[in-house]
Amino acid sequence: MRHEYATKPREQIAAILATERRYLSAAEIFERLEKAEAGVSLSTVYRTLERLREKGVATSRLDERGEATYLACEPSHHHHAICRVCGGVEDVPCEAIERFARSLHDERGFMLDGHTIEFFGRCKSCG
Amino acid sequence: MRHEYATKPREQIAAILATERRYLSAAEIFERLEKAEAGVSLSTVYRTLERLREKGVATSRLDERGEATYLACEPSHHHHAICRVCGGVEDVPCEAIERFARSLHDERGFMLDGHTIEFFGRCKSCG
DNA sequence: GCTATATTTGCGAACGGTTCTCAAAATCAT
DNA sequence: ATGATTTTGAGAACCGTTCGCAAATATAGC
Ligand SMILES: [Zn+2]
Ligand SMILES: [Zn+2]
Ligand SMILES: [Zn+2]
Ligand SMILES: [Zn+2]
Repeated sequence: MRHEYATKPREQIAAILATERRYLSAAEIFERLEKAEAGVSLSTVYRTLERLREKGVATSRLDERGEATYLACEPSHHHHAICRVCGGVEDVPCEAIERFARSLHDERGFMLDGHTIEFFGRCKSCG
Repeated sequence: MRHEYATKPREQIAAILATERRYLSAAEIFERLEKAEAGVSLSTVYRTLERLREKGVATSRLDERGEATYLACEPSHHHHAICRVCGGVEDVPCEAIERFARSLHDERGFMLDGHTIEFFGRCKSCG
């Protein structure tokens, strides 16, 4: 029988992710667990993050240095505006891009089936 | 005195990049140099690629695995459509995004100062 | 050409994030 | 509680990238 065990490490990692509206690296999450003396290993952090991503509960992105970072995020198609100051992430609907995408095919014969977009700047509170 | 030396390794690496309209990793470029028995080291490949990027002659992107890849590319602002089959890259002007960007500020107070976009699909010849 | 000086190179070691291995620990059904 | 199954922690292994440094190369001046 194939079962999923509900464990303390998984709860703790999911909880950290759920309370942050920013992308966090495995190392950052591990640090917080250490401060809380949770006794959770870095390996488990990696495994759990990957698991959350597969379940569609989180997204990941690579930061400038190529380090993987994770964010609790709905699976519906949308994009992110990331604040350069506080790191805060805002969801942004797709709309316009879809239309733009269509013209790619009409004008160049490029059959679009996916895209990634990220916006950068300063959020409302960071001016 | 600060000078730039024109060397064979640099010419060879720039030449490989110039003839490929796809993103190439340092390892791929190194392989080609090995086949040509150019006797160029991997370190030099890394250093030269970084140098070309700084000069604005090439762009880089991280592939799915986080590996850095490079493409000879004009510095003017535009985006890329990448073919999932052949890896070919087509330049795509920005246009619509700029307009969309403006609404981000008007509607949410997000002060946009940059964005990254990548399109994926199949190019004209890959159907 | 040759020499002197500054730059670049190759090699190998070091680095950092991620993945893997595997025995011990935790979870769950009975 | 017992046993089958899943998960975990610790550390080694992995892999792309960066570094350190002596040897090689490119340029400027002669
Ligand atoms: Zn989101
Ligand atoms: Zn902010
Ligand atoms: Zn381009
Ligand atoms: Zn193609």
